[in-house]
Amino acid sequence: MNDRALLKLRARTPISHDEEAAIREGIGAAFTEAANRTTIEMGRPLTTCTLLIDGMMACYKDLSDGQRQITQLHTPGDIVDLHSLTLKRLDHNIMTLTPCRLAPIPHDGLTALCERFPRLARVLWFNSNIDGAVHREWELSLGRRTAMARLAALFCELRLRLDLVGLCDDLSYALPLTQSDLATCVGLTPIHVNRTLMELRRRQLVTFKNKRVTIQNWPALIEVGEFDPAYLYLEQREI
Amino acid sequence: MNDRALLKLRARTPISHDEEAAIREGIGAAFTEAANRTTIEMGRPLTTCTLLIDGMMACYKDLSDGQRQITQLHTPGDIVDLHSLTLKRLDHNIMTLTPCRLAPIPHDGLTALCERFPRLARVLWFNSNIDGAVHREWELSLGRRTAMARLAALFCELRLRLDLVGLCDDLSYALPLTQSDLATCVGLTPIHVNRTLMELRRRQLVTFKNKRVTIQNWPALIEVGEFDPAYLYLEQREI
DNA sequence: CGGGTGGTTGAGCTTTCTCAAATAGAGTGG
DNA sequence: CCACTCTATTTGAGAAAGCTCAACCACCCG
Repeated sequence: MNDRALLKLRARTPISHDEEAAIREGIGAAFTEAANRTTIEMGRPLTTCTLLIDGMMACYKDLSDGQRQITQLHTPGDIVDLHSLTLKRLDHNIMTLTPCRLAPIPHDGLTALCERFPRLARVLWFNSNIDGAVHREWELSLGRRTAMARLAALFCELRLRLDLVGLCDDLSYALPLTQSDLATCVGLTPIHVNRTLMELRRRQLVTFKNKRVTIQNWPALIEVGEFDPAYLYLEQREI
Repeated sequence: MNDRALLKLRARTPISHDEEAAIREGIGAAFTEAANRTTIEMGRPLTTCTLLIDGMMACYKDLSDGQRQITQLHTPGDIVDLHSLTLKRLDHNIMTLTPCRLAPIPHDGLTALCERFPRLARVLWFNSNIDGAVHREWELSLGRRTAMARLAALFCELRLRLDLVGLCDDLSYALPLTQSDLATCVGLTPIHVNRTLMELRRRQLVTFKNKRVTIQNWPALIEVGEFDPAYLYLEQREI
């Protein structure tokens, strides 16, 4: 359930049982959302955050001619709009890419939690700063990496992030997206993504087939994507 | 001095005199840094944040072939590495683009400040979330906007951000960067930036000459860049 | 006056895009 | 189990945005 959120927090920083209990208390009843639904709209005032329990979501912005850029992918255990706690309204949309299981976390409770456990406030702030780090890495991809490197780096990132919440089976993980979804992430055309995926397959680096990514040559994939996991801050730490 | 930082904070949210005094207390002695110096290196453990008092700085990441992407521009009044408070080491470098006046803000004092004034903690968190919003807008630029639109959007953003701290004279502001610096921001070649700037000039939208941006047609510039200031969260608010 | 940086120009080339269509698969109703 | 749809993937060919390389020019500053 929402255990993935705890898994994700604990991967980086210890969480006491009191803190865990307080967090759980703040989470509302889970509900289901169909795929391809924009559940959180840009600009709308928010009074709750949303925890993604299961499924995949994306933050995105559109241009007037319909072009779309996904700015961030969310995996289970993410509070997809944690920043709404301070921003109150978002500068982007958030949609489900697959059927999703979600749970609300009211702002009130979260704010109270932060005052009662200042350490948890730092943990949450830390987590939204990691989102920032991922944004920066994506800026590097979008601005400077080749199509090939963008996809390689994305597959590397997702492997580590999914592994964090127990959703990666060594070198293979479920990725329930279409090639078009990937294109929207990496700032390319679906057609070009298709050709690049074929090339990655041909070079025996990764396969993306039947909604599943299988990494065939991890060191080579890292090399092609110039992937450095430091930006994911995966190591255990005090805070 | 560091009054620009207060200006910036107060533009979005009220700050009491007690809070202001506490903030000022935490700021160390200002010092000077030459242009084009990487003052904060990726990965190095940090125990202070850095306030940019005067000048311009940039966060950037490099690829192995020397290609560079600036992920964020910093203007006076920004705490350029506020996220280091929780991250402890950064996932990117930070350099001066011009000669800069800087001041350290030790982490210890800042953490104490946040516990003493939980409201200030939220204000700071809010500000790092705005950095995230700017990252998202840049991802949209890098992923989907044309060269022309990228530059137009950047000039719009900088106008509003500089205006916030009193560094914009109506439709004109100092921007002490080279065309190459701009190229590093928008993910293009200096040569292509040069040609695009010429086109913006020809169309009488903006001029960038002698390190100064002069906007000649604000509505048209907004239109070309598809600029929507919402992501800068410029309105006054409670927090 | 000379050297250095930053801006401008030209020509040819690459990566990626566009448009159009064919193929493959998954799910549905009969 | 088959025909039918719908979506997702694959293929091809031509076009365009932006890149590379190589100069050249215009300052600015000592």
